[in-house]
Amino acid sequence: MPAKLDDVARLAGVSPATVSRVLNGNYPVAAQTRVKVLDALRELDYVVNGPARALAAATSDVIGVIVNDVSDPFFGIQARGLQREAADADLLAIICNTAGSPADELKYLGMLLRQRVRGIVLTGGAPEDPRHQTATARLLAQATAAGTHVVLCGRPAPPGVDVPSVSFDNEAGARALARHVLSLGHERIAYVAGPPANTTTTARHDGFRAALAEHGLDAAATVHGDFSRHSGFEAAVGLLRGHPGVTAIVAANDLMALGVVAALRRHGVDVPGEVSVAGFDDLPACVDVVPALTTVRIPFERGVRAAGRAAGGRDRLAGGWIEVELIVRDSVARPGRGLPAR
Amino acid sequence: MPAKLDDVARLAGVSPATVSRVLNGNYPVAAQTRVKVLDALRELDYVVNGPARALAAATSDVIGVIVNDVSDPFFGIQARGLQREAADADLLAIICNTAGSPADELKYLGMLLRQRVRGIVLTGGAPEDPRHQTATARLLAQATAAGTHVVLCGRPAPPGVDVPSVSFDNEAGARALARHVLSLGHERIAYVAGPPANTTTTARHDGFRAALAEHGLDAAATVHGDFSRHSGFEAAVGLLRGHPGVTAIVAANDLMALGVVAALRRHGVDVPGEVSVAGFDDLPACVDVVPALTTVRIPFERGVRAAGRAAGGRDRLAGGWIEVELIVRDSVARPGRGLPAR
DNA sequence: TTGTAAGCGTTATCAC
DNA sequence: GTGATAACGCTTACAA
Repeated sequence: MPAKLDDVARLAGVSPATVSRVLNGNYPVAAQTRVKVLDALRELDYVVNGPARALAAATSDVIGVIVNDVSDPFFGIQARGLQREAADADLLAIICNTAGSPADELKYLGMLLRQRVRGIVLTGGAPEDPRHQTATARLLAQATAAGTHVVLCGRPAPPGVDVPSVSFDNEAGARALARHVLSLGHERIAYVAGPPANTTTTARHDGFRAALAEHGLDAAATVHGDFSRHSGFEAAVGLLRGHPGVTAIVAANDLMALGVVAALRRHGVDVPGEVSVAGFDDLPACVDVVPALTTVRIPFERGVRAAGRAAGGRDRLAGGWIEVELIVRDSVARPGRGLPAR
Repeated sequence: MPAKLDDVARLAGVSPATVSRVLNGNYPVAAQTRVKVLDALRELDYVVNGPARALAAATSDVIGVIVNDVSDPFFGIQARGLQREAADADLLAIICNTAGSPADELKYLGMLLRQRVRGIVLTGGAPEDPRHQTATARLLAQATAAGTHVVLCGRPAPPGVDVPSVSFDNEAGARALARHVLSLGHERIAYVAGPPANTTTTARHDGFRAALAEHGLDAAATVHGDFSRHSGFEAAVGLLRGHPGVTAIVAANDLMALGVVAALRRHGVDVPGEVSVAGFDDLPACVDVVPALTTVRIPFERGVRAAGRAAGGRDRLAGGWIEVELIVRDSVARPGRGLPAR
């Protein structure tokens, strides 16, 4: 239905090739023919057919971004940065939400492959299941073999695949955070971990445990959530009815920490007077809570932009580490009376 | 580089047409040839070439979503719902952030048009500039003429274009909220509006003013933000140095309300003891703030899903209104001492 | 500087 | 059931 190159060519009295050339500006065109063509283009409201161009030129104007959940600010912010960087290169960004499902991750990788996207940014912690890893590795290898620029953001490359990765130092961050909590004198500390078998979960958990081990301590309790606010709430409810005396709860991310704070408040436990709470990520919401959340910031602005450029094929990306930063606010204080006996 | 239909056909000893048929399952194929083909497909790690298919079949596997900012939970949640609905139909979702810029909106519409996406969901308030409206109208008309399913979400259709629209009753919500504030006895109420010349801004502002008018009142002050937290903060700072005695601040959305609360807290003004604050949208963060934010909820779950299905071409959407709901929490109380004289 | 024509990898219409 | 063979709308040598 819409006008095509031939229509424009006919109206302008030139060949389709010429129209293509003024469109792409990659070949010299006489000034006067150019204006004729331009007029015809406008006259017909011509819009390039992307798929046709992609097929002929073997290159697409789209990059793919895979995240856990765009509505989680942690990923939403990354998605926005990636999309913006894509737009700067006149590319569009397909965004996929896996909701943490390894199967969805593979499914979306496949869908992006068949769109022949120019690049793929895979964000968030990776499932640790070896079968999933090899499956991912295969797809990523296939992608790079096809000339797709693959970039990892916040996860290590699966063994055997050589793709650049922007990594966050989760372990160091968790260690710094735990040390901060310990330095205030806490000894009975509970940990709300992320979903099992996930690289981010493991890195943060390891850092936490390492810090405790330095003091000859172990977690007073460990419970797994799924990084959602709701799961943090549930986790805290669980701790409330089984772990009296816990004076601090460290969550693997801010969303869960927010859930913890809400649960404690609901049960009349004062934060940080009775129990201290800490998170990870430094979401914008951290400063709006009372008490403001002590957490770890991942300044990924620059890294995300570099990832976006690399996915668009504008830069080679060597990959690298993003150092994280302990953010001390008000939700962690000296040990209080701890979780009440129920 | 990747295997194509011909390669598979050759390996399976059949014609490309047959391979295409087993791939699409839209024509009968003998059981045994089917398995030969399936084997060959697997053997070669075949992946359909999306652009080629889109060109030949004149239909794409992608929908486009235009939002203000995915990292704003209000849009992030909508984006997630739309993407999810797309995925259910085996479609991918391109997500575009306009950051409220009308020019970007047009730019992205154009880019989506040339991708020949199957559908487009345009979310958020629309710029009221007539020139922009006619420009939008043209593009939307072009899209529907090309068979693209256009759906509006949270904005009215520009004059002259007949596309379904899922609308939120912003005006009624704002009126209900303002009435609630008034009912507690407030008389000096400031309003933090959204960006000028935007349909959402206008609808909410109108509702607010209508309620005040019912009491023969007018806003004690009106200042415009851009729906961001930061702009809310700035707005409150402005009010603090020029409008003593204001006992309530109503913001056009939650993000700005959060900024207002933060600014008041920073200046030692107690909420709601001295000044009441209200928002709009009912973001998840509303319950984490202290005091929990009184606001208006837009239960758009269902509407967003319907919009997603319509964009994917699975349903015709008649369009309709989503009723909003006043959510009374703790940030609005009886009038206190008001903003201090500086 | 411009035109001709051969692809690009599918789908779809015919025949067989 | 299956195989040729045109499209689909564009890019890009290759000629002119």
